[in-house]
Amino acid sequence: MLPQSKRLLKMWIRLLRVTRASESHLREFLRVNHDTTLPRFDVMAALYRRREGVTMSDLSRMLLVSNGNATAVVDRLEKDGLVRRTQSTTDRRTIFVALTEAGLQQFEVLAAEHEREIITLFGGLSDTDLDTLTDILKRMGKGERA
Amino acid sequence: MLPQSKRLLKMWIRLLRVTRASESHLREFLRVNHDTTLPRFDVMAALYRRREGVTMSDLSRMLLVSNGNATAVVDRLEKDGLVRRTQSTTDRRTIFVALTEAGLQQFEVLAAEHEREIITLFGGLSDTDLDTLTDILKRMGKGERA
DNA sequence: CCCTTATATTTCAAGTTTAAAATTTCAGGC
DNA sequence: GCCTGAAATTTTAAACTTGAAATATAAGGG
Repeated sequence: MLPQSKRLLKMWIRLLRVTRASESHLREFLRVNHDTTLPRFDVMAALYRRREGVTMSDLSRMLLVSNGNATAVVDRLEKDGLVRRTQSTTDRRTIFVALTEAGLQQFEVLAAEHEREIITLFGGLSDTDLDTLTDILKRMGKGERA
Repeated sequence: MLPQSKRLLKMWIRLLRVTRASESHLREFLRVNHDTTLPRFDVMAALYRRREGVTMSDLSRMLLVSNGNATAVVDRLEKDGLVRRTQSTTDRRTIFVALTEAGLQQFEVLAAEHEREIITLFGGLSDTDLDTLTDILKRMGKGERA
């Protein structure tokens, strides 16, 4: 039996490969079928989830990306009219971002098809698999905060 | 109980978050302690694994990145003297990449500390967890090829 | 030998990503 | 009111990443 560290390493590499391959599949799907990208989709999904609007800081925290990154993607979405920025009235540093009507409509189409792609990718998992995996992932999330 | 597609979606988002947070942790570790980056580490790890040398195509396939991407990272590593390119004698299109002596030495230090970081991140998992997770990840890998 | 097709790599433009610096605003202590 | 430090956002430079186009070479059929 390999030492634990080597087994962890192998698992991590496998995890990375599955994630990267899946991301690659979704990227390709978004590009070919909807002429958009994964970062754009991620931002729109976050804004859809919090329909009332999100600050830039919250957005980058939700997506685990840097502030500057969020700024860049939101800039492009705003240029395309899919997203709107609004200044806070109580704190002039804060800016709220939200989907426009056009953004909302586009995202609802995107989300439905994205969900189908997820089934293509992971539909082979049983209910038990899902429960087990979710449980393990939850515990893996703790390690970063140690 | 949520429909399967929603449960898959939740799992996928959780998987993505764990992976991104862990990558972020490792990136920070490599930057602060070793003044290097994750893509550079990944390339060096692939070359360490196949000490005899790898073609550019093999390299991008191993890392699941585009050809152009592999070229760019190898360019930078080559400029720093950590990696060497050699033309194939039998096929003039093919180029082999390998670690230099300096690259090999640097990587062995990097790898040992990287392994410790992996323990920090995931050491909380039991042997059973690891077996279960590996098994599920193997099956998840199948979906992409459907 | 020529032509076509396929393979290996690089180049290129555009977009993504990060970390750090700069800007603006806020909040609290004095 | 003023100062200081913190917070929210943008800007910047450099690296990374992609997909497509360009280049060079190989392989096989006629």
